[in-house]
Amino acid sequence: MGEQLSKVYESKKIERQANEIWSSHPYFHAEPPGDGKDEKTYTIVIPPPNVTAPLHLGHALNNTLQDILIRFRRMQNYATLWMPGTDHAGIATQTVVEKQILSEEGKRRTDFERQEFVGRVQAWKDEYEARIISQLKAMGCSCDWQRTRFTMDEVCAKAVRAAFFKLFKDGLIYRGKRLVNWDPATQTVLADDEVEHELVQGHFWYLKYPLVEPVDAAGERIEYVTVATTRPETMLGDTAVAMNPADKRAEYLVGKEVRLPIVGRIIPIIADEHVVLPDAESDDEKARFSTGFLKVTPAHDPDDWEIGQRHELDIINVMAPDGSISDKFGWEDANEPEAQSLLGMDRFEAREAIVEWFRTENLLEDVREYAHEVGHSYRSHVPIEPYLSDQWYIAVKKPIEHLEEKFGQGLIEGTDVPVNSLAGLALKPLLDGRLRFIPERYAKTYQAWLENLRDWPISRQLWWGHRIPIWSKPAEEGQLDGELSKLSEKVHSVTMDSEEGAITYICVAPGNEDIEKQLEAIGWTQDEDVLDTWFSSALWPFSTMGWPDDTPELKTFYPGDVLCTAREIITLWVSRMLMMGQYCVGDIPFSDVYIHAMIQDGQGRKMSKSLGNGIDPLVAIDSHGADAMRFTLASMTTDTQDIRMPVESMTLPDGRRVNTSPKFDIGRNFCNKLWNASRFALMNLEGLDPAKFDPDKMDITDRWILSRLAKTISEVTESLDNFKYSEPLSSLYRFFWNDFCDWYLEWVKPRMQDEQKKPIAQNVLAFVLDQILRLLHPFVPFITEGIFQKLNEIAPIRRLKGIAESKEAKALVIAQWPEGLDSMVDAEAEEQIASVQTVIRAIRDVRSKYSKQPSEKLTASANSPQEIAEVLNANSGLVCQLAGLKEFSASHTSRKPQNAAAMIVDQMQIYLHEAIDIEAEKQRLEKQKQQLEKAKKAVDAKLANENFVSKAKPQVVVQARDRLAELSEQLNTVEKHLSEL
RNA sequence: GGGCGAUUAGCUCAGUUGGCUAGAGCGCCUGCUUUACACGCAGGAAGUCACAGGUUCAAGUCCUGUAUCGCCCA
Repeated sequence: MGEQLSKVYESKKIERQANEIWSSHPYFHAEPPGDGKDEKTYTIVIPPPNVTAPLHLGHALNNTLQDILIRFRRMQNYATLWMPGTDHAGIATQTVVEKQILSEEGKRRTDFERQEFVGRVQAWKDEYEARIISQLKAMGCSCDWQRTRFTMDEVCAKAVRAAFFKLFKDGLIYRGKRLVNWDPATQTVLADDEVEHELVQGHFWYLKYPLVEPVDAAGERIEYVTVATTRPETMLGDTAVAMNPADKRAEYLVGKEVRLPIVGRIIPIIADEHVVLPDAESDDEKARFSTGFLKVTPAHDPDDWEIGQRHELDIINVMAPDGSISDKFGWEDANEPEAQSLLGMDRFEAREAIVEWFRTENLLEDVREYAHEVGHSYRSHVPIEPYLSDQWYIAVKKPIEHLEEKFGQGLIEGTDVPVNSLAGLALKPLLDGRLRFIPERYAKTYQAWLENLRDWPISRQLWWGHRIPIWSKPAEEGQLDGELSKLSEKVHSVTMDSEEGAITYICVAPGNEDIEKQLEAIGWTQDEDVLDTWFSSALWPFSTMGWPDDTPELKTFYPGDVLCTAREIITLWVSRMLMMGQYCVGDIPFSDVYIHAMIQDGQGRKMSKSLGNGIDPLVAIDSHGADAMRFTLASMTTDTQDIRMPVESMTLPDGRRVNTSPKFDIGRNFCNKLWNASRFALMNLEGLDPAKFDPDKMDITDRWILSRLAKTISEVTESLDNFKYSEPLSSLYRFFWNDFCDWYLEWVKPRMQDEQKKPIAQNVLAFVLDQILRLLHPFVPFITEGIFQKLNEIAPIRRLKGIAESKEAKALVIAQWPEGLDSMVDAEAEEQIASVQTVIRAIRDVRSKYSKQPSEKLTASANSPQEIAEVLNANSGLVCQLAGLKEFSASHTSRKPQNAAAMIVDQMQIYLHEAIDIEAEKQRLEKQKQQLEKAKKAVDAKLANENFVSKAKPQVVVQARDRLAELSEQLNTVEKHLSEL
């Protein structure tokens, strides 16, 4: 016989004990079946957290939800794999390490050799990877830890090299000079989705550009045109002024030239429909601010770039990569002293200087306030500079010939996306219904993104990441010698034109270090840049399983089932996993994408370091327990896109002042209740004998709780099947707290004192507790595992002979999920107990209103239809016990005794004897009378409406009539009692 | 500018295909050392379902518009 549960629930202790059990057995490990038999599998790959920083509450939510699914499916006997790992997060991690080194040692990245610096980032990664894994374990995540991967480890690196080689060979990777989103602070290119748009209070400056030759038109002499710009510093790179051909002035101005101030460059006035016509009255803000003349700077603005392409304009880049004005990167006519004086200035300094110059020269016509969105780097937070630069791209809309057979060809209807292009590979499964978003609305985000996708720039000017596996040499000397050119399986080369002449690029397949060395020995140099982090993340669902090798893991667990992430990741990551999964492995990596809410603070603001309103999951675990945190997070997870989590500062027992949330009380209170109810149950389970169970001897409360249990099982299972989290928890909360604790446990108490009844009650109690623990386990794994272990000691066999059996298990984590108890649903028992509860509640209400001491045993009776009266009489013991009565009886002929308080509920009148307080009674009945009158009036009106009676569903009309009858009856009774007072 | 969402009790949120007498937890009020639990028990008060129209016998639920807030994309 085991020891009982300790008197107090200590989350720390329970968590430690459960972790010991789980870590000393291979419960979380998924092994592909060796004998090739077809097992049902369930796979989730973790969205690998960045090694930049420890996990925050958003991660806690993300991983709690995944763990709930994983534990649920594991208990349903799926071969369940939850693949864990972390992401190197190129730019983010490099940036934090750079900052740290700068603040602690005053050194910059460039003060180090590349290898040395990468070593420093590696050390950071090692530390944070370990912290992250231990955080996940502290939260109870049941990942297959021995498979833990990192996006830059050997296995993942091989996949990156293999995928890159394949793409390169298929001609999907190319080098291009384009305007990119340039971050001058970190000096790297960013993808479109790494740019954050922020509303900035700025200005429109109106600059006058003098015409080379003044124009006479409509009796007016025009000496200059005025352009409006928010970025005056880019004027140094202007190569045209554009106007809309529909502009009246176009006919005499297009074809003329202006002399660009400061620079002295002569540039043409051209016509382009892109230019917005000025209209002071327009709803379009751009039209209100427009002068009709647009300065065109192809090297510094994406729209201008397009115009430049259309009109074959010169492209003059006037900035250095750090955002300062420079004549070293394409600007050749910076001859004037004014222009010379600007060189070396930062872009914002230059802006001021240029505006000031125009002002001094009387060429500044106006300055107007203008609020507009400006792209900022999501890492350094400085404004993005559109910048001309050579980068590697992946062609996302290029048809891939050899995939025609598998995926078809031609455009996807209504789009310009070829079905056998990368974008098409990702889009088609959604349109075919093979890929599903939950909630559904997020499918739109995904679809719109793919339909409008531009080629993906994949090179990053960083040191931390997967180095681009391309070696190059000028073409004339870059002919591959005979030996290398024969290795078409291992190398692929392409020659491309560039400003510096044709260059040959050669990509080497993974595992050929000897070839790489050979190449370098004869003068080939490897690209300095690294790949966008998302390139390796895109491969995560299969790189972690050993692709490109045809591993048993890949065969068994790919494709996976669900990806669980936040909405900001849909474009960045989900779309790319789909592309690469289809392209590399030939199938989508998962069929369901579950998008969960973002956690905000109590005021609806994002949690952030700078606001100091974040909550560390480990702190929440310290303050409330891991189960409590999980319970609260899951219970707040509905289909909404945000979760508000009020943040409060508190002092922990160890003296730390930390942020946590009173919301976690919900979970903690629940765990405490679960602990105590279980403790009470276990105290009563000593000596349990399954052989003494006889289904015919169960009483109505047994049948009732089993019926409620059966319903709860199907509700919870169905909810989890549909990615609901709050819903199953409220079912469980209601069942466990309101049915099991408030009623069943109370009613079971006296039976435990009765040697005849005890064995039956014990068996039912043990069984129900067992099932509750199983159902709750995915949500609150630690406490349920702890209690389950005790239950195994004290009541090792939970079996209701002839009805149900709970299959034994050494640990709850691998116990079987409850199912197949539908036969225990008992509508009659539920209805009868509902009547009993109604009577008890009514009596308690009046007792409370009339301030009857709980200890005072009273007498009560009831008048009701005979069939209800019989039920009440049969269960008068239950009524007496919980309503504090010494005697209770019911009949359809009962009358109200003298000095009794009367309650009218449903079809019953309940009389509490010797409890009258005339004044209070009057007040109470008057109030009920008013309520009844109001309700009756509403139903009367409804039934008086012919349209209602003729058009509403018959069943609804019947309902209304029944309701009216009941209300009339109740009203009569109330009036009768009132008149008797 | 385009798209998505939110607005229900003091707070945080449920509310499936219209049938509602609108629910829960927290908070609030009253009472309770009822030997599992005060992180508890029993009872109670509290809502013009953002606003304005419309569809319908019937609208928190469907449609249109407005306002406020939030997010994503350009």
